[in-house]
Amino acid sequence: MIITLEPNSKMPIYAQIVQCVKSVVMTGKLRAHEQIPSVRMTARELNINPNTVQKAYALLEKEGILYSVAGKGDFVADNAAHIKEMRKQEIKDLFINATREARDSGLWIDEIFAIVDEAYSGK
Amino acid sequence: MIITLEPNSKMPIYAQIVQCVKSVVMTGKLRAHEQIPSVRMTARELNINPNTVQKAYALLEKEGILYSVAGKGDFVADNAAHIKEMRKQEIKDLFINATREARDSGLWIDEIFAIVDEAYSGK
DNA sequence: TAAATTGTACTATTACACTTAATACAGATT
DNA sequence: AATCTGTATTAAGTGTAATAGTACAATTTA
Repeated sequence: MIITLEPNSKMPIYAQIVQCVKSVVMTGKLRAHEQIPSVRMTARELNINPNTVQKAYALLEKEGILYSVAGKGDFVADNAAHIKEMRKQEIKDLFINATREARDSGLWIDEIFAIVDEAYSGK
Repeated sequence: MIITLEPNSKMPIYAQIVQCVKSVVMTGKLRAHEQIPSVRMTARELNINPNTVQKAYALLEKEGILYSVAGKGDFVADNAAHIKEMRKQEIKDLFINATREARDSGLWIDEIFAIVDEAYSGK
């Protein structure tokens, strides 16, 4: 099963699907022009409504990660590099936000470095 | 004005207030047993509904960061150290999560340090 | 050719979170 | 006495998430 969900997550299902597909594409589990499980197929496997999957796929297509062919299905787009850059920017925003909160809370930058260092080398 | 909001933020207003008060307490702008602006006062200054402020204050009281005295107001609790540890752990989790995603996406730790460094000194 | 599968587009409904609004009450301050 | 404080209640409006059902055109498959 390519797409998986975490029932405990507070993230909306459609957002989990979006993130999952991005990871699958980035890590090369699915390459350019390979087919991704259909809307109905995925909905059946995950026990969710097809509309929820469709929403995720529509977003992914809007971001240029998938492209759709009527009657055939959805396929991985041919711009993995672009996707990687986008993902990088998303992660950058995560750190920018976390750093701002940390600074506002009185943490020194050395404390942040220590946390990151431990998390990076750790499990 | 002790409590401020970011209109662009997607965070709920009550959550922004909670976070803001935590920062104010952690950085020592308000010390133990000092009074925090009243529910109605804050609501007036921020142009929001008193109920929204009340919700934030109730949460802060539940977490032991504030305590209320009927007819007088809300005050900073006497466990700043504990609060600081709690908030620190929250921020730590932010960085741990971000770092994990970053590493999985192929970012080097030096890149992360650069991002943090810029965000910390930058605007 | 006929059946099944594909993406896509609707509409309707349910549920929940966030926010505003308008009161009301009891305690404390001025 | 008037004004402030926190607290509680009910109601309404808004937006998002998710489910449900239906329909249509294009493609694949048997």
